[in-house]
Amino acid sequence: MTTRAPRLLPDQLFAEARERILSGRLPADAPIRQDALALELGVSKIPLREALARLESEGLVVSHPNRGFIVRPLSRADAEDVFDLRLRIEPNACVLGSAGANEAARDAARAAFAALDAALRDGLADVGRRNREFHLALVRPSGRDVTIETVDRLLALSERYVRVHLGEHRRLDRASHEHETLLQAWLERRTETVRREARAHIRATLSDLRAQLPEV
Amino acid sequence: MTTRAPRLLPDQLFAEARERILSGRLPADAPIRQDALALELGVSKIPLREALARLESEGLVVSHPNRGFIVRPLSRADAEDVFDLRLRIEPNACVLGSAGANEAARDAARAAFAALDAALRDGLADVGRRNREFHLALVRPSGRDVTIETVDRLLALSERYVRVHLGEHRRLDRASHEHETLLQAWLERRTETVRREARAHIRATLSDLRAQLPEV
DNA sequence: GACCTCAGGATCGTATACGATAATGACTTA
DNA sequence: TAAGTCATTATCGTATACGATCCTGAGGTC
Repeated sequence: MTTRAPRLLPDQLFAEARERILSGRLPADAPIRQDALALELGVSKIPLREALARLESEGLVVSHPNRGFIVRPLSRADAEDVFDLRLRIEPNACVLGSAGANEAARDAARAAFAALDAALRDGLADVGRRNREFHLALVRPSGRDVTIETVDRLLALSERYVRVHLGEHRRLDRASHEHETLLQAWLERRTETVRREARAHIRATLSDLRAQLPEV
Repeated sequence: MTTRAPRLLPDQLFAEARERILSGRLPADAPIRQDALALELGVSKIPLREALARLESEGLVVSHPNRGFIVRPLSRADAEDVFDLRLRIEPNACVLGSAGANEAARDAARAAFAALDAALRDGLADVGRRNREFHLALVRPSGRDVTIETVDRLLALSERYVRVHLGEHRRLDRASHEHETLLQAWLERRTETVRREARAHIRATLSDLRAQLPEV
């Protein structure tokens, strides 16, 4: 490590650990060995622990005193909670984003959709990340920072359930048409359609999830 | 420091720094000197930085690479954002809390109200903290962890505006009757009344705030 | 006189090293 | 044989120390 870009390191580690959790490479309930992970990533524990602290307040890991961090377990109750919150926040946030989007933001939304679509077509591994990027692209132009961060967190939490219980590709293939409809309405600033389609999209995902999780 | 309660230290520091921000002892836009603050608190920088990292993802501080952390500035746009989110989440969360509360939780809610009331009567300094505790006591019995954490964060963010622009005591004195009405309905599980009163309470606070913040 | 350049100082950000705690397995004993 | 106790080991959590970066003010130059 020649020269470390300072203060980007915790952010990088945060992103890396987050992707590992969302992709399942750090499975639920798995303990996180700080020394081993730090060694593997070629850094020390201090910036890693900062990243883990952030992940904890994002709800992706939990910490037990003197027992370290573990990947937050999945539960049906949490899934219902997360999707309920998304339904209360995200449709309106998309509407605000649609209203506030300038041409650059609209291009970004189109690009995010195209990237997600391409990933689905080519069977790439990072469809989940691109799916989050697409949804965030619809919200970002709202300029509402707290809303954006909240949606970001909720998208991350919900993605784990989609991946584990539905399989990203299967679900997102089904969702592709919903995404296209939503994007079109968003680009045309059809307020009520955006709200309705966003709501329907989230509900459809939750419905699929419930069918797969009848137990508990 | 004889023996440090391990892994409680970052949590303590997080709570302490949060209170300092919410109470205004660390004013908005103020840079946070890590060495000085760590020295004053009698700890090193590592646990303090973990606490600051958590505060950043809570939205109370922001970090600039190699320039450290500063207390997040207040803006009218953020205030509107925070209260809009509260309106979308908190009323329903109170309803769920009311439905799920056992006798212990109901006692806790009564106690939190009494503590807030006493603080208002005696002119204590921590009315803000007790106000948050009261509102959280109505939500906690819902058992919805993600919702609880989200409401907790939103309450912290909103309290700064109330304190700075309205003055805690003035606003909370006015709110005392609203709190009592809300608590009664909550205890009696009058679902729609809880929802309506919670919404009205949040709207009233926002309305006061808007009157004080016509500029920008 | 205004702007640029450059030391000096302070602060941040990270790696290394150390003490403390909890999990694991062997051993003893009833 | 099963349960309890103790030592061992691995892991966590924090303090100290060091290098890198950025702000501040003085000096020089156009």
